[in-house]
Amino acid sequence: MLINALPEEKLDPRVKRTRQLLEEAFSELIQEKDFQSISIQDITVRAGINRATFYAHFPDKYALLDYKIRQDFRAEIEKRTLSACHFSGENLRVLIFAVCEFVGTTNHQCKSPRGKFEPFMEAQVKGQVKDLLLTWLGQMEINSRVSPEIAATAASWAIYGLAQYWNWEKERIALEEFVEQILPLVEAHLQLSRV
Amino acid sequence: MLINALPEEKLDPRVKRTRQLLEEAFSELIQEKDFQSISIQDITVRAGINRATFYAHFPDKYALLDYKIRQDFRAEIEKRTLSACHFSGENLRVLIFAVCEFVGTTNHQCKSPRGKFEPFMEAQVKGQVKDLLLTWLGQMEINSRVSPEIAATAASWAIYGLAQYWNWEKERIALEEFVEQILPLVEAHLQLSRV
DNA sequence: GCTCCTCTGTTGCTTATCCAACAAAAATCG
DNA sequence: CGATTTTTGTTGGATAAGCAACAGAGGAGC
Repeated sequence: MLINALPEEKLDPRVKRTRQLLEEAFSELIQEKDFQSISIQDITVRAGINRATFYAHFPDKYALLDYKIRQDFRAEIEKRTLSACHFSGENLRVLIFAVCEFVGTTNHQCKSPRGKFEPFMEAQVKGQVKDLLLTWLGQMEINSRVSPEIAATAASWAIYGLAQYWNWEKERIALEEFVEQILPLVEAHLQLSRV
Repeated sequence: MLINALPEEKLDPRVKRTRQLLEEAFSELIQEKDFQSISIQDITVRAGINRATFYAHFPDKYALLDYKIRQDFRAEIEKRTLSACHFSGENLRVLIFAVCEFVGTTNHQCKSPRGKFEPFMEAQVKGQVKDLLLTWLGQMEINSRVSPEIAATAASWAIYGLAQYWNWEKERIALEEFVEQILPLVEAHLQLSRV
């Protein structure tokens, strides 16, 4: 049994079930106590899954955290139907909005100190944002001095960084306003790789 | 893999999971459509369980219906902490109350015509009521002309019959009042087997 | 009557999960 | 610090669940 990350579709029903149960149990626990103090036993007992089975899916609890964040962010993207979209200023705005809110709520509903799992969130979110942007750019005529890779990388880092910045602020301006401000900035990254 | 009915406790987690999923799926379906028109495929697809696995647990959908009713009525008894009780007028009243309500709500939340699965409910409920009464009687000093078996049988039939009668009435009196009326009747059955 | 289709049980084989046991790492306590 | 307990990964063998295929029963429509 492998941990094949991306194609979550045609999967053995047992595998789907097991992962979902583990994820749900983990979700509950992460809201109750600090991430560090959650043992693998805690998770498997609550999920009703054998401990050995856990290791058949994830090497450790960090991998499960990673998996969960990926799933959550994916769901967020799906919910806003961004994955099936094309590039546009409006869609970009929605994307930035989604990232800001995701970082905020995820940070908020976890009992752990921020520094402990923000790195995981950062990696996942940046990665997926970059992939999404690449898809968008790939659908367009490209003729530029900057490769899509470079542009998407820069934009994804910028978006995440700004989302984190906004969420850390003590006195935050309205999210709508904030996004309005940074939208042209991010757009510039991408425009450079367009015709 | 066997269908060992009674000891639901120390059971393979996989078995517990599978049965619960089947039961949940069946619960949903029974509220949506007629029992006859529910196929085993419907159930297994909704539950995310392989069809062959169904047959490893139940010979047919009637057995699942039976199982579900048993589980539900058990839960009802547990909820009212009757299973851990002794015989008393008050507990008997609660038991009759429970049967009346159970018959009513179960009949109500199923789309099927009454005649189709009431026999199943009847068998299950009467059986469990009888078992419970036997337990109660067994805890007491017995010295009578009537064996506990006979007394419990009579009482369980009477209770179920009256519960059904009450639920079929067009103009029903308050359940409390009804139970009050029949309590002495049922009690008489049981008293005959006591000291 | 006939065909077409769905549902039903059942089968052999594959795969995922369970379980008990283990040694080693890590945490806890005095 | 050492001693005890918990947690961690890992293993081999047992068992449940998945899957594809099958023949047969029943229904719908022609």
